[in-house]
Amino acid sequence: MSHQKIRNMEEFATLSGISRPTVSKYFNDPDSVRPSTRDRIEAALKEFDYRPNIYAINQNRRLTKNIGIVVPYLADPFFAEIARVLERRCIAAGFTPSLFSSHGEQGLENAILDNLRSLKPAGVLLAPLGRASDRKHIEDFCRDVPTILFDSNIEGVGAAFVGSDNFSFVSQTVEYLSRTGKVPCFFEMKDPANPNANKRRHAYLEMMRRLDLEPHLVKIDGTGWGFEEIGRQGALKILRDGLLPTNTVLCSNDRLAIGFLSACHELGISVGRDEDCAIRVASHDDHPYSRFTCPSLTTAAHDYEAVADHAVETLFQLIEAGGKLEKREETLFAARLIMRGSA
Amino acid sequence: MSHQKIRNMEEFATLSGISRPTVSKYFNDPDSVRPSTRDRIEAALKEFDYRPNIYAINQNRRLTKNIGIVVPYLADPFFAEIARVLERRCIAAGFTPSLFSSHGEQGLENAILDNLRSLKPAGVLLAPLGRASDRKHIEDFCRDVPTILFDSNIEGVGAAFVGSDNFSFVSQTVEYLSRTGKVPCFFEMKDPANPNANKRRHAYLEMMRRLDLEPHLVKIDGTGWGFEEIGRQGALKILRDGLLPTNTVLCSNDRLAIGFLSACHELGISVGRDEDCAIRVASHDDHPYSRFTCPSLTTAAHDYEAVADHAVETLFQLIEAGGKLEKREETLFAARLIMRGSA
DNA sequence: TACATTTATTTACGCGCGTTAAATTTATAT
DNA sequence: ATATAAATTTAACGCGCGTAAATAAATGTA
Repeated sequence: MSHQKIRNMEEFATLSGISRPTVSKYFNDPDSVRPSTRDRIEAALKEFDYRPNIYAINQNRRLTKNIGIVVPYLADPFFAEIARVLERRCIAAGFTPSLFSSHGEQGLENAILDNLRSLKPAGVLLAPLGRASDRKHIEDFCRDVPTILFDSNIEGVGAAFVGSDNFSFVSQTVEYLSRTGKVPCFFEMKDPANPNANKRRHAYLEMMRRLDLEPHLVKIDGTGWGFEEIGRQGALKILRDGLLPTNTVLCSNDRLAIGFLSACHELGISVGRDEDCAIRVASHDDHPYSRFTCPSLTTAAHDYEAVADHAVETLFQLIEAGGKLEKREETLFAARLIMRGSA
Repeated sequence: MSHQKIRNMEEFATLSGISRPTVSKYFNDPDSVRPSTRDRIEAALKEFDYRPNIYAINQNRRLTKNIGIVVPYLADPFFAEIARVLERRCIAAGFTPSLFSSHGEQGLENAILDNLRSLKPAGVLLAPLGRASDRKHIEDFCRDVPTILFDSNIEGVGAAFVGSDNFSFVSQTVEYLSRTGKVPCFFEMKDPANPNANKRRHAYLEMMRRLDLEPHLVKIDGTGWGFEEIGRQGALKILRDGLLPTNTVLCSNDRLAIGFLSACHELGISVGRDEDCAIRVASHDDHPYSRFTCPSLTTAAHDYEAVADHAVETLFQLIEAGGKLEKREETLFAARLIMRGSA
């Protein structure tokens, strides 16, 4: 490879013996030029190592090939995992994804959306903070930029929503727990940031009603995104004070459950489905670490792939449709019960 | 706020009553214009909601205000956390960070660096895959783009390296373990991807030599970045076959330890520092989840903040120096021993 | 061979902003 | 009030590429 530095497309075009507009056309879509010219360009590409200036491209294109991906908290492996899958899909479709984390802060979420505006993305996949979100700010953003919401819904905002069916999660765990042992109580934060938490509580109450069982909500204090610590502190308090209404605990999500298990161990309380265990603990999400807790966590798993696939597919439709869909659809995917040692 | 759409800086300049070059100067550095004009611009800014086109800016600036941050595996909360801190520092300094994860794949790492090139970043903070990295590719990249390596070193590559002092980690854990109980064996992957793993093994051997104790290396199979599962499988095998040379296990890193603890629980082996426990387990990194394992994990903690601060500081120096530093310095930060329940 | 069709070239303009040099205005000091 | 320094304005060019229109060349078809 000749290590001659090439300044611009003009120069590269000259060196490859093709006119600049044709070269430009090639970079837009290699299949739009005749195979013989394509070969000549690609031969030159091998020799001279030139890449078009991405800023000049995006300045002139009315629509960029950028896609923004925003998650509320990237340090949570759940979001890291789903972001990973989303990135892959976008790249495979010829887009350039940019990943952002709101780190649980409304100010940052707003700032990210502001920045995203100037990136002129073809579309955005947004998992909002939820209750902590600045609804108006997000609405404004969605008006200007084609956006699909995922994971956590904000009614009426964005062109579509793709997420998990919280009722499916809770109905399976409740059904399983009440069939195989004592009635489950529902362990959750008093003031959950994520709207899914509310849906799960309602689902729990509804399921208990259907099964004609008495519901017990165990609400703990805490704010922010340090769910494990919140769960641990809450569990310590509840367990020490003997306030647990039954011996079966259904946590709103796995991160709380991880904290709960930690508290149980600290207090010497045995957890598991065996006869000699004091408590059963189950949960929802199938967090990447839930198989490594002690005991491993019985939980209801998201269909990561399905959610990611459908979110990306919907975004592509939205982009092709020019930024508007006929109807705002909400697509929910069912959970899969995963039985492990904890319940 | 008037919702008049503004096309470009020319238009905004007219509306604010200031000339375009002065407005341009303002956006480059608000302090470079007289306070009175600054006020007028900011007043107009409030009224008209204009933001300069980021692509046009970056096309014309010889150097952008972008900073690339690349980590090997974002689904690992350790990297998610350090990336978060790095992002913050960059934003505070007026830069625009872009975060990328190599997802443990050489191909992706190379592709990210290629893309980063066209982003024309002022600088890059790169935590390479390590042994899985394409050394030549990274060398080429570092020749063209001011780059600081962190977390895992590649000798001679990049303008500087900032990381943790592996000897400090291991010396503290080995000293503590051997002082308070039986001799520790060293539990690690046979073929570790991360060069820190090798440094830790050497540190273990050296420490054992100094203390005049017999070293025991326990090497397990496995490849990739699913360390918890690798640790679990390895531990199951070792424990079932009774191949553990002592009752004290020092894991190379926390993720392996999480797997080890999971295996112990599965086999009904009690872990902890108490007399009646069968095994003690300690480790290195202070992974965000290590306080929630059962029992909580005794470990040596990174000084996240110090590493992040120094990496960013060094990068800024590098950028100001025009991309070259006099000497390639390697800065290592000491660990802090955190005693918890497991050892 | 003649014609129609597809593809490439030439020429030229525009995108939004950085930047510079000279002219002009404004602020500060004497 | 005057000299000097500092900031702003005016005018103009360039960055690297998208894109459009007119023209030329290559390819396909009968």
